[in-house]
Amino acid sequence: MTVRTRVAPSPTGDPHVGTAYIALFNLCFARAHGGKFLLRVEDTDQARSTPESEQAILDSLRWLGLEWDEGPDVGGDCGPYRQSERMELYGQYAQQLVDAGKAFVCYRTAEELDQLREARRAAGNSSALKPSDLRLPEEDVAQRRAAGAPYVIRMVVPEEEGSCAVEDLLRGTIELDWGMVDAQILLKSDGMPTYHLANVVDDHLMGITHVLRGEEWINSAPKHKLLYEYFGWDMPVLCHLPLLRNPDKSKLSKRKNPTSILYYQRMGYLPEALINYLGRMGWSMPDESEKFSLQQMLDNFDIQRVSLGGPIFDVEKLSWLNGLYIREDLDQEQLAQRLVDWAYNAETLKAVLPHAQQRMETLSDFAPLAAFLVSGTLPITEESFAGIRGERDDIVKGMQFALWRLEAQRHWTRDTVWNDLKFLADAQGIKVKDFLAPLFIAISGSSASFSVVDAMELLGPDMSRARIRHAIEVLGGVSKKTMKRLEKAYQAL
RNA sequence: GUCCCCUUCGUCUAGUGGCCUAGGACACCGCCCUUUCACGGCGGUAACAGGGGUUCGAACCCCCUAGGGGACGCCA
Repeated sequence: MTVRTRVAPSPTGDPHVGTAYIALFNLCFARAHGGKFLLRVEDTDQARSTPESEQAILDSLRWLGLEWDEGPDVGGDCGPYRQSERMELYGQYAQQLVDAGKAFVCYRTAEELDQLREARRAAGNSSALKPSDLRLPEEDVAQRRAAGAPYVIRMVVPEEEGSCAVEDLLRGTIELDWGMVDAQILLKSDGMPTYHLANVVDDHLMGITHVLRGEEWINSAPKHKLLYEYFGWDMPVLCHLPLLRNPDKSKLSKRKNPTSILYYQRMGYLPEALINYLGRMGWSMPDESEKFSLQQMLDNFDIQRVSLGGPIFDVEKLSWLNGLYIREDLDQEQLAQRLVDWAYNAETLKAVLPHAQQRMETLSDFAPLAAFLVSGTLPITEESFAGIRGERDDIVKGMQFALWRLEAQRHWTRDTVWNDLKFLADAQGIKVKDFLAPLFIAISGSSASFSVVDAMELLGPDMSRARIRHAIEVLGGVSKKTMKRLEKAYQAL
């Protein structure tokens, strides 16, 4: 048996805890059956993935102690990009389907697609576009081809009534209406495959027998089943795991929760505690123990013990578990080493010193000055913002804008952060100094500290964003209604 | 809107027809330990979404309703 986790680096390059969650269950499942666990890192969206973001996720998984067996090298897994090779590989498979009449070339433009979907929706149908909806008159096709218009390759899908039965290891048979299945694009106009094609082709070439993935993929299972049929390949066994949730029960997302493994690392959580906690999400040991190592989980794993309700990723229990590991599993020697590895080392010190030195009169001035850099969530209250000019609502608004802007920031450096914040201040006609004042409090906990952008660079994106989010909470948060208004105003900037 | 998935304390869960007056853990509250705060120990509050079946018997099986979530992209 062979299983794999497919990893798509997030746009910001943050290794997502959800990825680790899925990887953990794949690993456990493979080991429980004496099989292989492969990792495939790939994003077929050229705008998203970079060698750095791929490396970041691999490092994070290793940090958590998740080990994978190297897979066959299919088009560039676990390594640097070899884009042209991959385009050739998937292009061939797409062409094979076109030749067999199972896929077709489509010259429809984005505007036309919008119109078609709208028309279907207006008629009360699902918005799934079928091959017949997309068909163009011969002469139009010829004309567009002659003009060198961009085209995609789409898969042929059934158009008659009926449903597709998909087997799921945990859920049994799931019946999905063919009506919901559209003529999925397999090869994009840039020549890259979509997830659906790449996924099926890769899994086949890698000899994957079982696929454990997130619940969000259930609806596209019929497309995958169809592709396996078209190619004449054996379909792997599917198993859809529940989705990790935010406290408001929506799918775990960065906007509502810190989701980056780097954040938890930076907060001072131990990898063994985090992986243990992830193992408790939707799963339990046969004896119901709360604290267990990855090895113990591996030894006792049974996929049937997965419970299907989407668990809420709630840090309180994680913190308790982490404390358990610190108190029970580490002697003082080991704890000292962990602290050094984490932040108490010369390297961190040297990074802070350029900012601290000018502000020091005695050596003892250092600790208070730098404390916020090795802290987690700052103990700030509404009073912390008392000295700040402006109305509470405006302060919150400014920080919310900053948060949004910084959430989109993919290159986290002093300068990019400063540019983001300067842009926001200028766009609102506020003095940079005034705009930064509340962020000072949010990031460092006091107004007497060194430059907030320097602090944010040292803190990194995850911790910085989490602190701003926390500050907004402390000030009473933003109501749903206000949020909508702010979003509009933000967009207008 | 359409389709799919899900539903046990606030949260993570045990439970696969009788062992359930529903067990454990986090959080919360109380007591004990303690020069403080933690830790630790003991105890407490708190849940089978609702309604119908099936059955001698239902948290567990079936149906309906409700609620939550997901999917409906040249994102994965």
